[in-house]
Amino acid sequence: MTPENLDRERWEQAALDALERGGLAAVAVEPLARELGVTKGSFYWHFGTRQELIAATVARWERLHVDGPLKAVATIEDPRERLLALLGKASAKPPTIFMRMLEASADDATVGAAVTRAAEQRVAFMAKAFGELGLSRARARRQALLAYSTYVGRAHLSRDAPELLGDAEALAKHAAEQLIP
Amino acid sequence: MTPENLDRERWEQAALDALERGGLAAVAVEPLARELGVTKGSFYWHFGTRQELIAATVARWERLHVDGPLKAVATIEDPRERLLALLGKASAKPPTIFMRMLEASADDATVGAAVTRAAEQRVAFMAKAFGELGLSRARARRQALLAYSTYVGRAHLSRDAPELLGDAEALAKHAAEQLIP
DNA sequence: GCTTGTCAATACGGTGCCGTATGGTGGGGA
DNA sequence: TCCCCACCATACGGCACCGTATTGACAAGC
Repeated sequence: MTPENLDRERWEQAALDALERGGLAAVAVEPLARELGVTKGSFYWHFGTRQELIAATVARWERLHVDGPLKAVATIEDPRERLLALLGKASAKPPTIFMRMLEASADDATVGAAVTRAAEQRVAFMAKAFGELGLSRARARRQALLAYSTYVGRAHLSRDAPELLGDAEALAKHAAEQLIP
Repeated sequence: MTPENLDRERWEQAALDALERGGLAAVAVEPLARELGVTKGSFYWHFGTRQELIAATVARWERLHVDGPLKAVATIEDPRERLLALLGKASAKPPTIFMRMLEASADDATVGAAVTRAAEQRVAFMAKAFGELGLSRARARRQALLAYSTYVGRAHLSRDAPELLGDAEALAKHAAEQLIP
């Protein structure tokens, strides 16, 4: 079980880093090859095409940045604390990779599907918590959609207008007070 | 004063349409030339470089989609109605061009500056309205940031997860109830 | 020691875009 | 009438990327 394909792993991790730095356009074969100190010959052995690398990168993002965090906070039993923990992650470290995913969402079907899934999972997660707090099914869903909207908006502001945003944590607290019953 | 440069105008409008359809990458000289039924020879007579077209497109967007709407609703004296009118625009017609601007914000300085200005103007506009509703200066600012965040988030959802969003207007109403005192 | 399989380098053709250089054309003023 | 100039076409070189084809290095196992 030693990493039989550790080099493929290197490509995938480099691709995820490139995505964060330069967007999906930076997930390109030749630039990554230069960065890794190899040539395309390596790439096209491990992968069939660039789209395959993109798919792997997207899957990696979903594992590390969607499923992971959700699973992590799921252990908190108190729904209020659970929501606070989740919303707090947004202000702690601005989700730059997520912004990159949003950027590519409309132009790449693989990315688009992943972004949609992420939204569904996160909203469902929060809706469940709001339900545990006593809200009706429909109201919990709306509240979750609203909370998720603030998450996305805050991610945008922290990247494109940080001085305007000011203290992200303070705003997150302010938002939580208004959104969590 | 007849449009001495009506053809340049055509280029700019085509560029804005292309931005909406395909993002900033679609604001490209040769594709637009094909679409307009001319050649690059035309373009490089009216413009010096592609960046110049991008700058013109961004300026056009700011006029038509930022300053315009703000100026339009500014005539409403009741601050509550003013806020409702502004937030309502988001759900009526999902702001697809704005999403395209967000996409390019991190990679193009011109777009980035415009997006930042748009955020500042809109937040300032709403903060003023919240102030008129009796909120303190700091609280009004936070509330405006929160409201703008929901705007951005809803724009994202309406594009990337419309079925999840459901009725955008209903959510906008729900949001307004919670955010407007 | 020779084959076989894994991995990567080299070299090539193809595509789509930017920007330049230069040549045409048609209509309005002298 | 002729010329000029705004306006556009043609044609070119350059760049950055994708994907393929071919060859090479190196280790394991028989």
